[in-house]
Amino acid sequence: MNQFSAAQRNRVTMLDVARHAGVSKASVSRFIGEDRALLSDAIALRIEQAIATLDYRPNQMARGLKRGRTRLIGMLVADIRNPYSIAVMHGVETACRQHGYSLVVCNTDRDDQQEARHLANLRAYNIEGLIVNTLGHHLEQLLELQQEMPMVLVDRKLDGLQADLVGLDNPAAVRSAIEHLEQQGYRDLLLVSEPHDGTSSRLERHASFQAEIARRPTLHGQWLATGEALVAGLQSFLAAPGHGPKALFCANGVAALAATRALRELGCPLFDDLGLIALDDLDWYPLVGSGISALAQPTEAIGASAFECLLKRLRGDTGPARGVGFAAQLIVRGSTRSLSPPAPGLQPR
Amino acid sequence: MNQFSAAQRNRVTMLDVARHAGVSKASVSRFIGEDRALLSDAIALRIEQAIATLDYRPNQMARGLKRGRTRLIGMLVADIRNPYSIAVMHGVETACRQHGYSLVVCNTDRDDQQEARHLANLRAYNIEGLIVNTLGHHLEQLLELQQEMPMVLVDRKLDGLQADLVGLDNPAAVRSAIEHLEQQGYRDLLLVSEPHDGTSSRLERHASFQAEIARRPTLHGQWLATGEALVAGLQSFLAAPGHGPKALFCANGVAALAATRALRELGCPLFDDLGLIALDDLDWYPLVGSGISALAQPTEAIGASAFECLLKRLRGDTGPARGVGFAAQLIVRGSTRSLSPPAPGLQPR
DNA sequence: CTGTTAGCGCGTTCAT
DNA sequence: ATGAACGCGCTAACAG
Repeated sequence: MNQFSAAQRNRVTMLDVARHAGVSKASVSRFIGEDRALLSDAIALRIEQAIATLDYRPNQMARGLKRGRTRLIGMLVADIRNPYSIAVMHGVETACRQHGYSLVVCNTDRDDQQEARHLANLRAYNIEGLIVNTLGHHLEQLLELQQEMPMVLVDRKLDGLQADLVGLDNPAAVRSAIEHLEQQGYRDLLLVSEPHDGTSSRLERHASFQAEIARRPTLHGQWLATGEALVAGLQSFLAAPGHGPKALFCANGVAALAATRALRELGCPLFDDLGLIALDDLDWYPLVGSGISALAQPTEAIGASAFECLLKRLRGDTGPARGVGFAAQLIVRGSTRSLSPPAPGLQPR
Repeated sequence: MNQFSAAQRNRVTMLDVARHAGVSKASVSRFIGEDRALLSDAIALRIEQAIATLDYRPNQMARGLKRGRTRLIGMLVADIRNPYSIAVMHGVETACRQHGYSLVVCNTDRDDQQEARHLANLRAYNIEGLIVNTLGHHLEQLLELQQEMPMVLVDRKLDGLQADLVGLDNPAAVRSAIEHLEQQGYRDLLLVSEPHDGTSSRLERHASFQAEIARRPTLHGQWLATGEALVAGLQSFLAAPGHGPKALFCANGVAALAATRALRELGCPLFDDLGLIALDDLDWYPLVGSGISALAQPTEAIGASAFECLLKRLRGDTGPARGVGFAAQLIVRGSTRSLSPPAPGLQPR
């Protein structure tokens, strides 16, 4: 082998500490664990010193093996390059750390095979709970896993899987977007989103969009998916006579990127008379054209909430599956002020 | 406890498989491991079937405990919300998976305390190797860890830590940026970067910038850090008489974001006569003004290369520390074409 | 309060 | 080619 396998074996173990302190392994174990109260001060002190001088670190693998508790949480992410996923993951990780858990993140790259392999792996590592933010094909595997550990879904619910769900309150978010567009004077709206692919949040946003349009007689609405046909679709939307001032509603950050790209390709000025509002607030929104208005998701809170759901379940809560829907925050920039004359002396940011 | 602790104990174990197949645990172990060749076909088949019908999954914790090999790689990341880190991490993860390893990512949020806690944790989980992309305070901890496992640095080297380094060839990248700016007719350059904070890559880029300027009599160069003074600094740079056409060189994506923001605040048109080129290529660069020219880093390759370095060491390579420097790819957009008249019929993208 | 004992699930000598 | 027995590092019974 190499120089490291030796080092691996030379690591200081509980027995070393016990011998150094002149006590039994059990006492050291009690000191490490929750039972520290059951130790005499004298022994506790000796153990503490032994640990310090030897720089002892309990082996989590061994602890996990014995107790069935690994202090490991798994997270399945569909696309780690999506800023939303990153932000949520950051929230989860922070919460994990605060409660002594570590997070193992598995990126599936939207690939079903990788999802399967990751699920198998996570099980092999005895994680205690799972946070899922994927399309969740492989339902059987997920259901099996759910027998063994609590599970919470983020952003997207999965058919046939009854579990806690944490995400945005999509109907409310869409309503405030439409409301804002209507107030700003836009009448002809186009929803741009990624192909639904059975993603519940995308479907919900689409349905809510249609419902809001139906409820408001002054508004008209259409739908367009990102992909090959996006540029052409946008072009015909822009060219059509229409029912009044036009605006896009991008259902998430990826759609916003694609739509803005397409608008530039078409030579459409950003945003002189076309309005645009996007779900998710990315750091570059202020920089494009006169700035892109956004509905920001409280991603940090969503992540933290997902972990807390898990923690409750780990602590024994067996109540029915819950759902947590967070509110989005409206951030107005230039892209939805094209119809109102700019306030004097104020630069759009 | 709850409903899950029972499930935890009911998981099918190697003994279950052995009994079901009518063989000993040892044979099952051989089947699982590399020694499958030493088994008779008959027994191998029975074991295979038993594993399939029972849906047996070896417990990685126990394997790790016994063999000292956990198949776990750790990665320490300074800021998980930095797109560069994400991209590299994605490359690392892909490479890990291809070789049967799993990746545990630890985000330090640029916080030294968190770095320390993460390092302790990673050790406790018996990871086999570590990829480091932080400022690496806590040098002693890192040095100790290096006794136990191989380590490879990404993007930034650490004083006093001798380890493989994978990253960009900074001098070459800076040279091609300066060269490009010079060719396009810019003469008065401003380097914008985050405060150095001892980050080797930032220092290298700064030094290379100064060297390139010194080497070219037609060029003049200054330096500005992001932060409070950025807007004011930019303003005076723009207002000064100068030595010819002006351009910014942003040393990474974060600096590009900050600089562009500041330019907007100053009401500077993007990019009518001011040039700009940025290291890192972010997906929104094409959308800002006439598009931001970039030097793209091969992040996927950097990540993969980092893992492969680790793997070599794990396989026993004890050669001296190596360094791998990748080349950046120049991507020209509108922000460095402000001085050349646009080709007729071509839209800047 | 403390030490002894017996496993957790697995890999690895030894025998055979 | 296969099985029995031991131990990885630790926790949880049980004694005392």
